[in-house]
Amino acid sequence: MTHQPGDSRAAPDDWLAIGEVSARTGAAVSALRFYEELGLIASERDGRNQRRYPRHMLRRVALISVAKRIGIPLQDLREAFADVPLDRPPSHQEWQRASRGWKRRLEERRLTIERLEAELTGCIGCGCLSMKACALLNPGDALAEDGVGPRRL
Amino acid sequence: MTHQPGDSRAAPDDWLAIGEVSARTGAAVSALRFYEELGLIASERDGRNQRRYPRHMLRRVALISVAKRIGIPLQDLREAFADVPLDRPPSHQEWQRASRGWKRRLEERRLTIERLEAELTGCIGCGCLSMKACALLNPGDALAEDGVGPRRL
DNA sequence: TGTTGACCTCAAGTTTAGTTGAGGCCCTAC
DNA sequence: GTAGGGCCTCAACTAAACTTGAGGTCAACA
Repeated sequence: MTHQPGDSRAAPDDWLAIGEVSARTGAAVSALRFYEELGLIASERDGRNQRRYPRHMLRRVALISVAKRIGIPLQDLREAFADVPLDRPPSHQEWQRASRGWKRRLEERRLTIERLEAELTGCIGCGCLSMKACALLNPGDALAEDGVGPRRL
Repeated sequence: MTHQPGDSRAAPDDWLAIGEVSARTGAAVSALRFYEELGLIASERDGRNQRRYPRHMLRRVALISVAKRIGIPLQDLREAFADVPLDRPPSHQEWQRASRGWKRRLEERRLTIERLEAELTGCIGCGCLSMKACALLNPGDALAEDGVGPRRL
C-alpha cells in the first residue's frame, strides 16, 4: 500500500511539514501558505489538520523563489505551471515541457539584460554625453518593449 | 547668457515639459511625479509653476524604466544614482562611474539567470526526476542568495 | 502538570510602485 | 467668452506579495 499523509507509519521523509519545506527552500512559512492560497502549490492534511507536502513540491517552491528573484510576477508563474500537475509528481514529459517554457522566459530576460549591457558599454565608451546617439534614449526604444532589438548599435 | 526654464526665449527643446518627457520615455506622467518625490529625478519650474526637465534627465528616466523592467527596486536605483548629480548634466567621469556600477548590477543579474538556465538544461536532460541530483533543490542553494555560485554543476 | 513549540485560521497591516480623482490655474482656439 | 488641453496639488485608492497578530489545537518534554 501507499503511504498517506495521515499515516504515522509512513517514512518520516515521504511527506514534509510546512516548517521543513520552509527550511529546505528558504521560503517563509507564511509565504508557503500564501502560495497555496494562490494555487501555485498544494498540500494534503494529516490527522491533525497540518499541511503535508509531497517531496516534488520542493521543486515548485524552488522555481517560485527563483522566479521572484528575477522579477517574474506570480501570475505569470501560474501560466508557466499550467501543465504541471499539482497532485502528483510530474512525468518526465510534463516536466520537460514546463522546463522549456521556463527556458524561453529566462532567455528573453537574459537577452534584455545583455542588450542593456551592450548599450551601457557603448555609453561608457562615449561618456553618453551625445544624447542623440544614445540608444537608451531612442524614443520608443525596444528596451521599453518586448523582444525586438535596439534600433541603434 | 544661459537659458532658464522660465525664459520664454529659450529654444523650445532645451527644457522639456512633463508630457514630453512622458512621451519620449514611455513613463506615465504620474510615474514621473512619483520618481521626483522619491528624489530619483528633479525638475525646475517655469513661470507658470510647471515642471521643466533638462534633457539629461531623459537618460535617468530611461534607466529607471529599464531597471524596473528587470526587477530592480527603486531603492537600489537611488544608490546606483548616488554619485550622479541631479542638478546638472553629469560629467563624463561621473557618468562613467555610474555606468560601471550599473554594469555590475546587470552582470550579477545576468549570471543568476545564466546559472538558472544551465540548471534547467540539466533538468531537461535528466527529467529532473532525480531529486537528489537537482541543483535547484540543493538546500541553502546559492540561487536563493547573492553573488555566490551554485554548489552543483 | 504545565509550558513550550509547531502548527492552524482569519483578519488586518505593510511595502512598493504607482494610478485615479477632485478641485483649480493658465493659455489657446473656435 | 467659453471650451479644451496641459499642467498643478493633495488625498485616496489599487495591486502584488507578503507579514503580523490574535486566538486556538495538539503532542512532547521537564
